[in-house]
Amino acid sequence: MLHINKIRENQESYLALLKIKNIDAAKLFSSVIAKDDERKATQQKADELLTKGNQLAKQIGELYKIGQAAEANALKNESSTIKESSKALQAKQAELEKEIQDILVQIPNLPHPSVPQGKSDENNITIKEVGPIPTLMKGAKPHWQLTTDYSLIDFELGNKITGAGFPVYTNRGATLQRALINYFLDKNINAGYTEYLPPHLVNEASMFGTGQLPDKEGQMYHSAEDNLYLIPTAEVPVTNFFRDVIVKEFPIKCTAYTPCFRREAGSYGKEVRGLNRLHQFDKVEIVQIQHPEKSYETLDIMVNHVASILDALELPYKILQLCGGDLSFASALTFDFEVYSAGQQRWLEVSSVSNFESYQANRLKLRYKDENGKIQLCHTLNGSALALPRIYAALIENNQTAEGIRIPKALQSYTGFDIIK
RNA sequence: GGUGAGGUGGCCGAGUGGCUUAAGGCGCACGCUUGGAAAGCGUGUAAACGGGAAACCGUUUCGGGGGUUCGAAUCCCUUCCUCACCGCCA
Repeated sequence: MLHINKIRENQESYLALLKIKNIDAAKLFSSVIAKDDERKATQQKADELLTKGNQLAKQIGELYKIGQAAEANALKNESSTIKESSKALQAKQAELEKEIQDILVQIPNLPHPSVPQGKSDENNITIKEVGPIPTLMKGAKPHWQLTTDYSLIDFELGNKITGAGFPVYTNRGATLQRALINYFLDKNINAGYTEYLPPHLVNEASMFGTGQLPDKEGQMYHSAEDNLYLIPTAEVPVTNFFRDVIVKEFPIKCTAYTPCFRREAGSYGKEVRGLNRLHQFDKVEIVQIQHPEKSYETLDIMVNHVASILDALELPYKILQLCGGDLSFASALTFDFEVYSAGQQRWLEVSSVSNFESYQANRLKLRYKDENGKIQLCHTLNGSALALPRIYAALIENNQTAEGIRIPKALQSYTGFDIIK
């Protein structure tokens, strides 16, 4: 959420930046500022009345104390009238605040000035490409075939007990999954992140804090009876640890493995085949809370960290800078990672590393005290390091040989085997 | 699920309608003291919004919401959460 006062001060430049995201916010800005003007005027009137009311109450108390009940009673009427009108004003103020809030949550974060204009993912810019693209043997298969042939994943069994998009990992397939989770966590811990294992259900306030509510209501699984939501990413519980917190030291670095639950309403076709898109999947997330002056430096460090994991796994990948049109609502700058999955000859998104600047922090009330003792908003960043299913798909597709599926060196101590036959 | 006790500034904790502008303690910061430190003494120590160049002032906030009252941390209703014991259970 953008801050209303910042919008006031920087209207023109903000409008120009939002154009990069293909958003024309001129009307929203003018209406939100008008409402805010009204809010201020209302508050001033209400405050005046309340001051008077407080003074009267005090006077009445003092009159009673010295036994002048008649004089005290005479003041009660006035006090009651003031009470009524101040209540009305406070109600109006609350209503205006809600209206302002409702507008502000509709305005996306400003993109970083370096973000290229663009309509869709076709306009993203490839920053780096790391090869080589593997040449597979004749008759190479996509992962959904391999997982069946080698008994790694039972999609049918998942269909039976839950439904499509809920695979059951079996035997060495399950071991490989577990190995990847541990490998990613260890990599992150070695890079200075603190590991957390958070709850997988969160309350409504947390979903508001990171912005899943109100706009993505339909994308999440919801337990109505307890009003709890299944998390779509570890970002939600972990970032919300710091809701309403005034942090003392930077940076804060967290990593967490969680399953992620997404309804993915409206997805279909080859996009969802096999492991490409699931309703439940595993992911290891990294989150940082940083001082505003250091957040872009940190973003680079996080991008390099994710790249180093892919290097170690010997996967071909490319790093993309998202254009305005593809940038998420809350993000100012995002780098996506895609790995090449040779069996289906496709690039698959496996990580998205973003700087949200103060956008989430404003919602979360996540702040620090600057050198002058003034309260300021922190910057938040997060990224996947990494999302499992597509890494899994690329790993087994790219490493398939006539003898079996080879496990990259870095993972062997985690799996306990170097080939799946 | 049942019964009971609670939720008060960063923390502990007092507070049964006006003397609370939330006591007292701990912690933290600054100062005095000291060769230096500790102790001691003193001062200060929340956030949001509004007004103001600033100093500062006003309003709101004692889990959340609503009510009674001229006046609520305190009384009433409601809701959430925590703890203890019991029941069930990995």
